[in-house]
Amino acid sequence: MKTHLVELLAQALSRLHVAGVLSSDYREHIAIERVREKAHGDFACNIAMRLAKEARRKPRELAEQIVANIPASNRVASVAIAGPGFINFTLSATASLGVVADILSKGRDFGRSTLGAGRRVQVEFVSANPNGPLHVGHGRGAAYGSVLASVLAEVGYKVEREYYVNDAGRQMDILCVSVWFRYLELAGEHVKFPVNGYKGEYVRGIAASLREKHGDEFRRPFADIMQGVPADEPEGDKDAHVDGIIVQAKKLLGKPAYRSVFGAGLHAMREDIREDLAEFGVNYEEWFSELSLTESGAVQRAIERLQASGHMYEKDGAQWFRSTDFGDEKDRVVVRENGQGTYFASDIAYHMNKYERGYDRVIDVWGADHHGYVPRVKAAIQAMGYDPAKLEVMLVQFAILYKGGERMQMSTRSGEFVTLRELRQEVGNDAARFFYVMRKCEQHLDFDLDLATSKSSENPVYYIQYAHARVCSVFRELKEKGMSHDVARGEANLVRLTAEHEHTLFATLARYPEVVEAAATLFEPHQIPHYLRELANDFHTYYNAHKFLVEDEALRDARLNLISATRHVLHNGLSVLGVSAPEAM
RNA sequence: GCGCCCGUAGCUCAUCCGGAUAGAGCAUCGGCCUUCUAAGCCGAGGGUAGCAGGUUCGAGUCCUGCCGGGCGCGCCA
Repeated sequence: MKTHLVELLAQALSRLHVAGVLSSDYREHIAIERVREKAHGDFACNIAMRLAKEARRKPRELAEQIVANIPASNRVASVAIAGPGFINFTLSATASLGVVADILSKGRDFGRSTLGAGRRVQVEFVSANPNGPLHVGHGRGAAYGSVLASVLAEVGYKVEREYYVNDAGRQMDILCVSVWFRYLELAGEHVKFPVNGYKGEYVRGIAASLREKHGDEFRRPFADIMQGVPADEPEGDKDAHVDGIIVQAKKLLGKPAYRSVFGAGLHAMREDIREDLAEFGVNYEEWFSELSLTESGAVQRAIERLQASGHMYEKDGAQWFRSTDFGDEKDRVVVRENGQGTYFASDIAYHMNKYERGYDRVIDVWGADHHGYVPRVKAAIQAMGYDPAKLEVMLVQFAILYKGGERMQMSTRSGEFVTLRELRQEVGNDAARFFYVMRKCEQHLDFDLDLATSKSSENPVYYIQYAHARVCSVFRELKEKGMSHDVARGEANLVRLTAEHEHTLFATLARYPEVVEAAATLFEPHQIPHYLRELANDFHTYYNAHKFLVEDEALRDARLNLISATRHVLHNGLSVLGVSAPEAM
């Protein structure tokens, strides 16, 4: 509809251009927006005010000239000039009623479009280190990323979801020795657990199954392990201490055994995360291993490409990438003094890999604490000769948990976090997803556990689900009363739906495709829940004001068409959010 | 100190890449079930959009400064 109005205005402007009133046709300046106030019609355009100065006319005067040149259309009932120079359009009955037939024939496809034109887009999200269960902070990234991916798929992109598994690096070694120490405890060793180790209960679980499977195979005397290991806090340094333990573990266990313990930790955590997310309705096409980048030589290749680009140099025995050449605030180490690649080196290789896979767009969803990382990654991409604009990094702000009015601290290390799993069990998947996605990603999210876990009716998701269930209930009642729904007769009688509530519902239904499109283009999934709330509100209001199952068959069928269309849109929207649409509540 | 994000009703948030009288939910107060599910509806109160400038026909939205909150500034990941 919007494009149709743009077309009409474009023709008017073009005529004024020919007539010499305007120096150009200004086609690309035409913006159509939905009108907030019903008295102003359905759509509005501000073009007259924007071009007033250029045309040296008063806005309203120019608006009159534009309106006089708009060609007739059977979809427009009237065009009016209002306020400082808005051009307001009111749709004809056929145009505004047409949406219902459109929805009923398209069903689940209503709201889908070909905007993305089958272009390939990758969405990488969550990608939390597999050294502990996902907590509520990760849940937000999971919900945001998966709904963003769905929304992009709705508008015709070919979407691939990916989880980057950080299965290399020091944090994983720390998980490994944490598991090992818990294992040693079970084996009867008297160990002093490192301050810097992972203290969560899940570590004990992994250790238990490790011992079940391998018996005492990995047992070593605790005194031997501590040989030459620097003291832990409070006397010593906790980082040096745990690093010392890692060295000892590799030495005393030997490479194959170390890999077994390491692998047990990694595998258990990765599968736990995969299962957790799957239960949350979040699934991936690809779980991409960081370690594989080293093993395949991709890291080496990426470094060579940077060297060939002339943006690498050596300093203090390390290899540096001159990211400042591309606007970063300081240069970054890629290869450490000890010859080991940094995390950044892997990430360069990873993004090189993404570009090599030939996506048209690449979206990274990161926690906001990684924002300082964006310039260096973009710099590396540019240095390798790729277009950095293809990569869009969405930063998701923290979710702050409140319980009893107090802020809760989250720390994987201390093991005192609230897990995503716990949250899901408390509030349910539907409410959790909905709650997370309701806020735009750059907004801090206050997650009040008391509110979310108390009376479930306080959750906005039920309001929308209830609207869906209510429509279903009406149709059950229809059957109960031995009546039937003649869709064709309903279609023929839509003109009888002249009530205020019905007009509102028609207009809101027609907006759905625009909302999906906006959510996809702006990467703002939160627009969907807000829209659905509005739609549910329009429906509930209508429900309370009018009876649907009336004696007048023609009117009844028309109303059933309208609420059936409403049900479809509620269902489509909830489906995009990954929230269920129950038929009864 | 520098950089990024945020500041809108008592609380939690919207406001469609500058538009018309800034809207919802929760909370508070008052109404509506003999009628398709009251997990609902109707109504009321509640606002200097952090503060001060600037750009514009028009600013919650864009720019500058200040104030307040969060996050970051490793040869950690």
